Amino acid sequence: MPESPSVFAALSDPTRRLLVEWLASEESGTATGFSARLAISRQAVARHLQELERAGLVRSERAGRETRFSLNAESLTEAARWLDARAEKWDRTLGRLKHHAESAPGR
Amino acid sequence: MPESPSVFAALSDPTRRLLVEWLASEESGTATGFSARLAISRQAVARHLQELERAGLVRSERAGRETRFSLNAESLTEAARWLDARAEKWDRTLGRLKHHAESAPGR
DNA sequence: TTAATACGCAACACAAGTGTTGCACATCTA
DNA sequence: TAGATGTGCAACACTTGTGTTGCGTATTAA
Repeated sequence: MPESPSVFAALSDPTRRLLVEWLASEESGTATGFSARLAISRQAVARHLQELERAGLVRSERAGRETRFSLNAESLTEAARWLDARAEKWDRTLGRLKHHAESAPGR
Repeated sequence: MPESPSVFAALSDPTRRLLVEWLASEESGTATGFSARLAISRQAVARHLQELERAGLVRSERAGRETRFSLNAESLTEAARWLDARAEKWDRTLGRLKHHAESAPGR
């Protein structure tokens, strides 16, 4: 079941979206490193990264005394397909309507 | 600025995702109609639809004494592209790494 | 006109989310 | 070994989010 449930919840927070942006272009990073440019505490960032990981958007790997996080692009693509599938379904729904009502609607 | 900010926040709630699913295949619906199959009050559903509309995922139109909501597929596609763009950026980031470290990494 | 249906707005209650601080532990560096 | 750096966990405070109920108003049907 290729569903994308909590992914949207994970992306609902602006800070987490920013982290995703950074991780998309920086290959990996740590909670401490990100917190240095975020005006919020390290612990807050750590919890955001934890939430992203829980949603499958990010992977973590312990390297010595630091925990490095990296993006999981597949989950992003999966979520994108979830959205596209609904958009397509909507188009099919509209198509079915045109068959029933051939006359142009108001406007 | 083709950004998709609050769209993810709107999709973070399970009930709202369900409403999106329904609206994708039913062309339009009302708060009262949806609440009949949701175990939550009409007002709760109305607020969910309002939030979806605020995010641009849904349009509303007053028809007599009822307000009919319909899906806005474009915003779904737009959000999907936001995700795809980050996934692609990640792939480019990885590609750049391969150039720097030609030797196969561990595993 | 009267009754029923569909809304919208506002006040409340309660759960969930986000951020902080404090503290203990592991891991590099000197 | 000793100090600095990087984490993780837990307790708290405060803001948001989600759902309810109550009430007034507009539109449709009898």
